Amino acid sequence: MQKCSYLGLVTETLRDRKKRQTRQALVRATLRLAAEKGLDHVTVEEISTAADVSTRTFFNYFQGKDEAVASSDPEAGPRLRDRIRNQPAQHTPFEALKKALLDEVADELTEDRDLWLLRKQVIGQHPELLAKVFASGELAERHLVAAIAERSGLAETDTYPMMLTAATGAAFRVAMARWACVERPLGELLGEALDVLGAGLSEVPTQGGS
Amino acid sequence: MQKCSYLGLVTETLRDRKKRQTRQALVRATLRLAAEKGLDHVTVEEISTAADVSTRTFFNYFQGKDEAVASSDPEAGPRLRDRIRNQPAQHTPFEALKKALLDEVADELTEDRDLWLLRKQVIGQHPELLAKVFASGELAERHLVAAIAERSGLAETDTYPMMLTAATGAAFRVAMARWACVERPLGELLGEALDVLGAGLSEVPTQGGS
DNA sequence: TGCAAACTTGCACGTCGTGCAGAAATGCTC
DNA sequence: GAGCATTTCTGCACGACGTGCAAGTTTGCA
Repeated sequence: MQKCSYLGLVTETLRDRKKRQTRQALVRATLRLAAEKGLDHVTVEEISTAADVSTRTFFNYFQGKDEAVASSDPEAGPRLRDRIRNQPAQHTPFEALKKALLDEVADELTEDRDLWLLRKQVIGQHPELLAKVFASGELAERHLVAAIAERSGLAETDTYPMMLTAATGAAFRVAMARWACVERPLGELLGEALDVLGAGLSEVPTQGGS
Repeated sequence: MQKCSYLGLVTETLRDRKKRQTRQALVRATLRLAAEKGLDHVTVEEISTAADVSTRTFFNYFQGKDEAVASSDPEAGPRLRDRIRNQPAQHTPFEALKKALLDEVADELTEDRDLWLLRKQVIGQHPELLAKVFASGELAERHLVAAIAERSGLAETDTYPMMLTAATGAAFRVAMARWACVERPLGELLGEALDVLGAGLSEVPTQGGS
């Protein structure tokens, strides 16, 4: 797909840029309309009109409304994988994943703050979507499993890499669920959830975790 | 809904029994046909015909085919909650949850072995369904969160109960994903996943977890 | 400039999922 | 067991969903 590259720096063609723009326009339109009227009362036709493309094109990008709300970025998986690889070698897989995820969230939040705020609003209205988000594999679990397996010297089919990845996804879900209700920054909530996880769940945390 | 009961032992009325039968017939038909032809190539009409009810009735029980595959038992949530409550008081919340879940799975497997085998087959063909299973909240997370909160003396909105529940759901998902591929009993895989979780994910398990 | 590849669009078609209202089955009381 | 309230089933209608297909348009590249 990418033909032009130089030292890992990929030049984005006009076509690629337009695709990203269309995708983002669709996501934005979906979130805006859903936040306004509730996702169920928005038709794909409305969304497409708002984004200035045909209905058919919407379905070229997403399988349905749900997916437009959830999967904002198809490159998140590979990017996260690279973030993990770039963590210092002395970090345990868990530390590396935690750091990578927090960095990713921080960057993402400063980059597309408006989108995330809309998302927060929509999720507040439709908690069941949260689960679907991860259902469609937003975290691109395979990339993560691969990166963790690599770093831990285990196979991708071993329990540990899969479990760490899945549990991290769970932490993310918990963080977002709380984020939609509480007035606290997402990064903080995510860090807290991951800490509870890393402490092992065997013992009840004595201190807060409120 | 239940009018007749005696000392907590609920007498099931004819109506209730028929509902359960219809529900089970629909689930069974869905799984059988899906295992045979692939879920996408089965229509609700086929399923309904196979289960000997009208199409409309199918939608009285489930929102769609996915749900019929996933949510086998609406009472699993409360039942699991009670199992947790019945665990010895000296158990930590994690231990209690683990024991309760393993018991539940064991009972469920001996009870409806054929259904689970079909499920295994269908999930093997449609891994994306696995995530949707938990998306629709099969584990009835709220009941679990409540039970854990109760046992740990924390609020339902605290991080720990939510995180423990979500992580357990993740463990279950991992176990099922592996179960669909590997030739090992589900209970064993689930126990393994939970152990990895309970050990804390900070350290890579030295031994197996293969 | 011109060709190939990728993207968009409209159309058709079958399926999905729900509201509604009447028919049928069940529970309960007398 | 007769009668009434409640619950469940069913058929119908209707709008929305999601995809295959073929033609039109845009972009990449030589």
